[in-house]
Amino acid sequence: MSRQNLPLCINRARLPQTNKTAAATGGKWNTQLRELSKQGQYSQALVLYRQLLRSGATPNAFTFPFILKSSAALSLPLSGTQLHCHVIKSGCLSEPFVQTSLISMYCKFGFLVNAYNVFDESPDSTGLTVCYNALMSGFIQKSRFSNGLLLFREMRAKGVAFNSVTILGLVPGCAIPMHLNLGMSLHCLTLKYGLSNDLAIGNCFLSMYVHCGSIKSARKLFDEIPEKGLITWNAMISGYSQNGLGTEVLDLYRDMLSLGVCPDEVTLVGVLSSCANLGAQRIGREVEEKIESLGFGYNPFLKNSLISMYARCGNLARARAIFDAMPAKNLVSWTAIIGGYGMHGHGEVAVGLFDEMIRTDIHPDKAIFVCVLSACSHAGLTDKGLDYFYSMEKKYNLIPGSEHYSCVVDLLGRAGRLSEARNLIESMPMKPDGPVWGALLGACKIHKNVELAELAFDKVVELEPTNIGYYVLLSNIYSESDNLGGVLRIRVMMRERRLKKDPGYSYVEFKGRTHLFMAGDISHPQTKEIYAMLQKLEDFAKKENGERKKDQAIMRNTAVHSERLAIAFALLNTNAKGDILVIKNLRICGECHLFVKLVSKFVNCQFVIRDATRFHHFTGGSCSCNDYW
DNA sequence: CTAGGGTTAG
Repeated sequence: MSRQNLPLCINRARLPQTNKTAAATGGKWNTQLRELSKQGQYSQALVLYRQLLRSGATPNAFTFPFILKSSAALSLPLSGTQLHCHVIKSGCLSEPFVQTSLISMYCKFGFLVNAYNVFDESPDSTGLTVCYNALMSGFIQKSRFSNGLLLFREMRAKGVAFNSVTILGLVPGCAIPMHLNLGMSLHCLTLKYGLSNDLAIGNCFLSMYVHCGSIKSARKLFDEIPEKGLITWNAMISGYSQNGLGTEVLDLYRDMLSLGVCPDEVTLVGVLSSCANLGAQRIGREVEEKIESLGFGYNPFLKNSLISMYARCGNLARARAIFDAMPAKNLVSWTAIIGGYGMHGHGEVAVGLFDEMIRTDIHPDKAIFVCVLSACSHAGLTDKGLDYFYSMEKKYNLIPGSEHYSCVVDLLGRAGRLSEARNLIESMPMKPDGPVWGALLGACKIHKNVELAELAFDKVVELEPTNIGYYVLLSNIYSESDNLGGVLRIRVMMRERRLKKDPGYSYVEFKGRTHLFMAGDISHPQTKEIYAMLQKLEDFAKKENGERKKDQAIMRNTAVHSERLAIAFALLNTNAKGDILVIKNLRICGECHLFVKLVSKFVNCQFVIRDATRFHHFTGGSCSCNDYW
C-alpha cells in the first residue's frame, strides 16, 4: 500500500508547479483508461493505473471515476479503500464526479456507512441529483428500502431536482407486493413529470408489476409502450413465465418473431421454461434450433433450461445427452436432470446422480434436496430417502424447511408408515403447512386409513380452506370405504363454502399449437374424426380388458372425459409409433388412467401425462405410476 | 475526456 502511495506523495510535494504537465501526461492515461472501462476490461484498467502511478504521473479528477468503477465491478474492497486515500491525497475529493463514483463504489461493496459518509461530509454533494441517485440506488439494492425512500423524501423536501435515473434507482425497491402502492404512486409521478418517455423507465415499472404479481397491470403497461425494446419483450415474457402463464409466453414469443424482433438468451430462457411447464416439447425443439442458429450454444443458462425442458417433457434421453455434453455443470444443471429422473419414476438413477454430484464436490442446496427426496418417495426408496433427509443438517448444514418435511411425510406415507409420518409432523420445529398435512392425507388414500385421513383433512382445510383438491381426496376416501354419509358431508361442506370444482380440461401440444379439450367438448374442428377415433380406442380397450371383472366396472362409465378427447386427437394427428406424446392434464381420473394404459398398448407408443401434482409415464401398456390409483 | 439506471435458469 505505502509503496504505491509513495510516488504520489513525492510528486505532489516536489513538483507542485508542474501540475500542468502531470495533467497532460495524465490525459494520455485517461484516454486509455476510458477505452478499457468502456470495453469492461476492468482488471486491465487497474493494471494500467498501477503503471500510471509507477511512471510518476498524477491521477486527476478524470482518472478516478474509471478506476473506482473498475474496483467496484471487480468487487475489490481493499483496493477501493486504498483508492479513496489516493483521492484524498490528490485533492480530488471535492470533485462531484469523483464523489459520485466513490459513493457508488462503496454501495456496491455494501459499505453503506462509508458511502453515506462521503455523501454527508462534503456539503456540495448533498445538493446534487447524481449523488442522491448513487446513494439511493445503493440503499435500495442492499435492501435498505426505507433508507432509500427517506433519501428521496429529503431530496424533494430540499427541492433537489430528480430525474429518470432517480426513479430507476427507487422502483426496484417497490418490486414486492407490500410496496406496490408506493410503486404505483411513483409511476403516476413519472407520468406527471413527463419522464415516462424513457424506455428504461417503462421497462423498470413493467418488471415491478411483474414482481408484485400484478401481471395484468404489467401487460397494460407493455401494450402502452409504443417502441418496445428487447428488454421490454424479455421482461414481459419472463414475467408471464414466472407466473406460470405458459400459453401467454408462447403467444408473445410468436408476436415478437413475427414483428422481426430477434430474441436473445434471456428471451429463450423464459420461452423454454414455459415449454417445460406446458409439456410443449415440439416448440422446445424449435427453440433449441434457434439457440444453435443464433450462436447461443455456449450459454450455460440456456443449457440448463434445455435440460429442464426435455426432462419435464419426458424426453430424458435428450435431457441426459445435453447434460452429459455440458463441460461445466453447476448445481442447477444437476437439479434439472435429477428432478427429471425423479419426476418420471426413475428414482434409482436420480439418487445415483445425486451421489455422483456429491463426489464431484458440488455443495447441495435446499432445492435439490426437494428433488432427491421426492425422487426417493416416488421410487419407493424409503430408507435411502430418510438417510438423505437426516444428512441435510448433519452433513451439509442445511436446515430442512416445511417443503422437505412434506416430502418425507409423503415418503413415509407411501411406504405405509403412517404413524411415523404423523410423529414426524408432530416433531416439526415449525408449524406444519398445507402441503405437509396434504401429503399425509394422500398417504391415507393409498392405505385406506379413514380415521387419520379425517384428522389430516381437518388440519389441511383449516390452512387451505379453498383448495378443492383436498375435499375431493377425502370424498374419494369415503366413497372407497362405502361411507356415503361422509361423501355427502363433504359435498355439503363444499356447497356451503361455495367451492366449485372447475371443469376438468386437458391440453395437447400439436404443431406448435395448444389444443384444449373440455369434457364432452364438440367445439374442435376435427370433432367428428376425434370421436370416431375415440370409439375405436374404447372398443379396443373394452376388448382388451374384457376378462377382468373389476376393471370392467371402471370401463362402464363412458362419459367423454377431456383426457380421452386429447388422446384421441393426438393419435389422430401423429404417427404415434415409437413417439412420445406429452399431454398435460389438470386432473386425470382413475378411469382414464386405465384407458391410457390400454391405449398405449394399442398404439405401442409412450405417453407422458402430467396432472396437477406429478407425471404419469406409460410405456407399451405398463404404467410407472401404479401406486397412484 | 469524467458520475447515477432497467431484463436472466432448477
